[in-house]
Amino acid sequence: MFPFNMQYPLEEALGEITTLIKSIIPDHKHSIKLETPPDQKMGDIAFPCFSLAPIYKKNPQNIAEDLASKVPSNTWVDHVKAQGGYLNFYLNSTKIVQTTLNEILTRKETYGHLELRHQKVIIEHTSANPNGPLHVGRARNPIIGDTLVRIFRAAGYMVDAQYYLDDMGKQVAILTWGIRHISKTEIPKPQYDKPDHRYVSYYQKAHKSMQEKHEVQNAISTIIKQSEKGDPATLDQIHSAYKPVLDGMITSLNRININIDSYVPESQFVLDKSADYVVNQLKKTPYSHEEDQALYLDLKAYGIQGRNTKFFYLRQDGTTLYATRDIAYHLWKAAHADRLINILGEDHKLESQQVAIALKLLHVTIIPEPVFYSFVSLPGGKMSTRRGRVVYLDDLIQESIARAYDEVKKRRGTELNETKMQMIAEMVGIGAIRYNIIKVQPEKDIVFRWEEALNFEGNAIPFIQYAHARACSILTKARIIPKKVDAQVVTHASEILLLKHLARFPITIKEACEGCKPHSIALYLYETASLFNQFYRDCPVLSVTETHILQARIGVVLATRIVLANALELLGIAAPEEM
RNA sequence: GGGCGUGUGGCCUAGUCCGGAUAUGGCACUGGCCUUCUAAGCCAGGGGUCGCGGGUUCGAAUCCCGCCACGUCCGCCA
Repeated sequence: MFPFNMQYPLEEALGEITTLIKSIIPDHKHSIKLETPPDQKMGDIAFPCFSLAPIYKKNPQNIAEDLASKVPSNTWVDHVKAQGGYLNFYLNSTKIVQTTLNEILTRKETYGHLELRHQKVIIEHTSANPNGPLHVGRARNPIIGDTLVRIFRAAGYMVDAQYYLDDMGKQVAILTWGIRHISKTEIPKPQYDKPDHRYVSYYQKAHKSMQEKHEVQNAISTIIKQSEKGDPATLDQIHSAYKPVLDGMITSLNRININIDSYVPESQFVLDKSADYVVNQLKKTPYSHEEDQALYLDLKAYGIQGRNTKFFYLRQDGTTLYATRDIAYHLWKAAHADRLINILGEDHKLESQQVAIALKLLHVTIIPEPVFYSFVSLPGGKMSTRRGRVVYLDDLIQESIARAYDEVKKRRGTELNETKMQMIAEMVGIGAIRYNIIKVQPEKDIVFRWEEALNFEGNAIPFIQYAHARACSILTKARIIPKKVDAQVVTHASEILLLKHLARFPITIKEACEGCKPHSIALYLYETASLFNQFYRDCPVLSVTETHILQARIGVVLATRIVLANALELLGIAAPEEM
């Protein structure tokens, strides 16, 4: 699709500057580190000279001045300036504007995407127990996961989004018992007419009975034991119990534009004996020990500290544990991909570490790279499904769309018809949910507050979608879309600032992918929308009479619209043409 | 008790990996801008011991050590 040595303009410019610096300080051993100056007036790219000072026994400013006089002529740099110990490069604006506009207008929806890598990555996310509806705490997982799926695809990887389905644990066993033993008449009418909401009451009631009655507890234990032995009839019962619940959860995920490619049931690794294989292999390692016929790995040597250096992988009764099966799952994943990413709650940190060590002991080289996110709590404390202290994802979806609808009606009620207002409300409401979650880095813990989750002001999704709609409005009215744009007439400071920012999009994708930092896309989007609004204020488009300036400005608007749409796509958020 | 993570104006947040120029932006607050491409917009203003204390460095929000607060984990649970 792209030429092999494809490079975006800004990368090319950075490459040239690195070469230039190397040519004027040939004995510089370290890699050339370039920075972005804090102010546009100080140039586009900066090279700090402080580390050279002890080598040349001169002060940094003198070195910068000296280097400035030696920079040879080249294609990207307009001029250089020595300032405060930095050698600052000012790029040729026309060139960066021209090449960036050309790239965007040619590549359109693939602008920003990186070269194909022919590498497969499995991103495991969500993997929630299918025993009831998703709540907003868990919703952080699919949103981070799906955004990373989109970012990795844009970065050139082949991605398989996987959901690891726990079909043999306590939770689904309780659900299964409940559905088979509790009468429909005992179940209250659910808040939403969805199977996950309908069936969660069976789980809740069964959980209560289990705590009250020994025979219920025994019955549930039997289900667990049978499933761990791979008993087909039991697994079948469990499957028919959780399947509708899972379908309900998937409906909610689809509603917020999340799609999972494969569902991998945990039982698979018991049935195909790979969990047994894991046990047999671990048994042979020098770290394996026995305690009352149960087996564990002693992880002291691997830096695991505290009371728990024993990592049990086989029970006294010879059955495997969740973690053992998880190791088998990762063995399987490692055989099917070049890289593995796992989106996990911070409570899985220890288990993740234990699995990674076990995989190394089994000589697996493709070790999962975990992305941990912190918990979402409510102002009064933790969320708890059983105590009813939860906000469901479905609650959030409903509220968000309703609130968005009120806003559209308030602003455009007299101009737009009902269908259109509902479509816009859907796009804004869903976008708000995804944006407000993804814009903060995963490791910060979140206290859920409605006013923040439904934030529609300032750094929020309507601001960005509105910028996109504004661009669309101009483009619709302009009617003619120029094929070629003359960058010579793109001279206003706001235009140049905007274009230089659009040039950064590919680098932003690259960095977001390399660091698994989905929130940086949200930040980039906000800055793009903000710069577009400044352009909108300073540079009228449709009223321009000179044809080539008119065409150039339409080109700038179109390019911005494309980048906004592409970045929104990375976040799984709709780009409305009108709002 | 131990491990891991987080701590940035009243509230939320970027920057922390890889140390650099007056610490990013939003909410709220004060004032201004709609006969001109959608004001879900723009402009200006006030507001900061970057949790605390040491250290390394020409230079620390960023690195090192100690402490404090919050989250999370430390089951033959998942």
